[in-house]
Amino acid sequence: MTFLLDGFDSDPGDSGLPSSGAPAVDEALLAGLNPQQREAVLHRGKALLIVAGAGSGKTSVLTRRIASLLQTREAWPSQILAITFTNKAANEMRERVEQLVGGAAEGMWISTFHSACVRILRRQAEAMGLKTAFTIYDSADSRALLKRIIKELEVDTLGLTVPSVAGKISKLKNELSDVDSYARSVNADDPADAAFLEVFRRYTESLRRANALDFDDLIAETVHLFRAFPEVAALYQRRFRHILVDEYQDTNHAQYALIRELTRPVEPQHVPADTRMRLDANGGIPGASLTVVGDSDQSIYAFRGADIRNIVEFERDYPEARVILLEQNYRSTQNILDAANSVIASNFDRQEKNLFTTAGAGDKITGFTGYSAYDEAQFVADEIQKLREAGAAYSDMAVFFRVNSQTRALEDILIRSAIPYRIAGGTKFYERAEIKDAMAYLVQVANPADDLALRRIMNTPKRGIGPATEAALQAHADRLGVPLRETLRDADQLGLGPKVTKAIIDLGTTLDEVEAMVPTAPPADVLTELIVRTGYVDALRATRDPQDEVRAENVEELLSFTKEFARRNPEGRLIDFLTEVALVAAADEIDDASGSVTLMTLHTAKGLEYDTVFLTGIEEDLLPHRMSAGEPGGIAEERRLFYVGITRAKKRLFLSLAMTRAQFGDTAVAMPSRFLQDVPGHLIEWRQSPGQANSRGGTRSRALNAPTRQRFSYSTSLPPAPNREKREWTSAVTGAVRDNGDLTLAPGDRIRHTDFGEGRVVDVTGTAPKAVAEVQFDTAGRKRLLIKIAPIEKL
DNA sequence: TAAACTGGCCTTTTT
DNA sequence: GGCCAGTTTA
Repeated sequence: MTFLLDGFDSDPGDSGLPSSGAPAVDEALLAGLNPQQREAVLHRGKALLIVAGAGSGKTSVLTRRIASLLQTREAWPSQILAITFTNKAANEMRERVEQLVGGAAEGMWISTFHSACVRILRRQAEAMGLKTAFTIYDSADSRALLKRIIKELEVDTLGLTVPSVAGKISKLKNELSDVDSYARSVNADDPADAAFLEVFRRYTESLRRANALDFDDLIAETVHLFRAFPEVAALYQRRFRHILVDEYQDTNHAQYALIRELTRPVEPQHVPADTRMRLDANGGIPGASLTVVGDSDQSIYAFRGADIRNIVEFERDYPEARVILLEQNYRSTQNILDAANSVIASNFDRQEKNLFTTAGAGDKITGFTGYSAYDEAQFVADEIQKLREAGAAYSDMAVFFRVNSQTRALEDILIRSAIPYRIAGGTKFYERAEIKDAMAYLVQVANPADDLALRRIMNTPKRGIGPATEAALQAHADRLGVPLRETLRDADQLGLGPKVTKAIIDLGTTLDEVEAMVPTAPPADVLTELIVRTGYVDALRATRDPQDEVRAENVEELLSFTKEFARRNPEGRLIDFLTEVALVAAADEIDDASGSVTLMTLHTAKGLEYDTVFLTGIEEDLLPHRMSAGEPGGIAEERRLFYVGITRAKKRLFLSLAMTRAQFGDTAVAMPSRFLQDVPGHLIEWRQSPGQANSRGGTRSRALNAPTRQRFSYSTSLPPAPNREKREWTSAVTGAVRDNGDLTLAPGDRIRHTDFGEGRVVDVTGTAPKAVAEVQFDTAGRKRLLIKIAPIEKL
């Protein structure tokens, strides 16, 4: 095992690791820091916990801390491991450190938990009985495999559904359980438990045979690797002398254990004789220094195993830990912070913390209640447009929501209003069927053992290899105990029809020949070869379905991604491309220079900031979400989610809700979120409060924050039939669109709009089909409309 | 074997 | 209201 490291197994400078006193750090690195931040940069010792409130400059502190270690030569770059929550955050941190120290940061590991573990596992794959080109299964892949297994075992009758089993397996792996340890704890008499155990066992075996790991395995298997092979662990323990973990409140048990393993002292028997590193009294190497940054008020991932105790109990785990609290906020106005403080204060059992700023009160928070989700979306669109006209950039605005399904109404209205937007995550590019198909081809040639990938592409494009044929091949594979892929060559021995046999042999030959390219060819060439030889894109183009043309273009876009990957990564091989794709997160896709408004879930918003934030759907059953109500701590976590959303805003915050919301096709009455009561009334200016929305501009204005719990009782007076209400609400926006063909408008034209009534065109910009009309409506105000699809007619 | 059709079920959040 | 799975029909 060789590492390309500078100074591996040596201390770079004279200053020993756990030193006391402040290091001689260049003052320029500390410029502009407050005393707490300064201490967080300068403290030296075994363990440091930085409790960083939202917007308290923790990224700045982390980057300067790393820079200071490098600058004083306390550490080589290669001795630093920094863990961030997203790849995007990792890249930004790397850039900022390089700026601070002047480009000498080569060899630093700054990455997510998952990326770091993949790196380790690919190097150490053999020890784990894996091949280095193992496939990483995303959640959809895991679910597809589980579905197959559950069907095979016919255990769906026992209440084992794919999502429930997937969730349970994920939870077990995050607790570092495996099949054997779970088998010991399970009640074998319970048929459902026994069935689950069998599914878990088969799932694990299938992954192993396919030379594949799922997301949770990436962490858990690395921990198992370190525990099973202390000499391997020692390699990394010796290497990483400074470990920094961001968003520590969202680490789960497996991630906690990983950090625990990495910071253990190196046992004397694993210390090389010729080491130049400082040894402890026993002849071992002391454990690495650990810095964690977190804020328990921003813990929002309990559902995926994040354990808030990891941060609460940090001081117990690391008794000599120093704790530094960062409370000064450099992001938001005081009004926004007051709202945030007040919201989070309703969570009991938390460490008291109060954000403050010197930035001044700023604007009040704006509240709005729409009659429907479309109405709410129209409010958002109108405000975005107003801000835009006042000089704000679209890219400085973001719209948050609790669940992805909320995007529908928002998108409809934003499109109709000609406002450019992007959705972070959403229906992800890589989740599209055609992209998964193309990726499955790549995966298959990188990792021929991956049966799941092969099954996906076996009959895509259509080659006449149906389920019966697949079953015959599978049976043959099972008899021989080989991957499905190896049976393709034997197709002529299986007594299948001549046409099918030829199709199978051809596919096998293509895959074999392209596989031979993989070690030397860049990923773009591999993909091109596969597309051309299998005729996948041609087949898409040949169908009558107009959607397929878009799909063909998507595959071509994937091809251009592989080319772009090659530019960034001249030496990158197929497996590196596949790894990168497998580990992209929603937040990684956000392009700050896109000139668009960004739409995302509250979860994706963590760690980001925008001048203007729209928090939509602040309703009961949505925030807090209905599903969270039954879970212990569920409401508290939802409140933290609200808190995270509020604290993303720098200058302007909008809180909006709707009185009715569509679900499963019909409309249900929505009630204002209980969390709105936590926002002091004087901080919000309601453009239309829930009470006003009910009385349709009447005199009865119910202050939302009146000091009674009955304040939302208006909703009980709503008639049960939503359709009738809708007609009464004359100003309710429907979100309707229509195709106006090549309708042209000119200033001065009068039009009628389905939602806004009559108005006069004051301006037209752009050219068809993207022409936009600026319309002054008689009663609904001024709006921008995308002429081609707006529900309008010329009068 | 593939396309067309029908009925059931859903919706948390994500690396 | 839309997606998916299973069934029917060519």
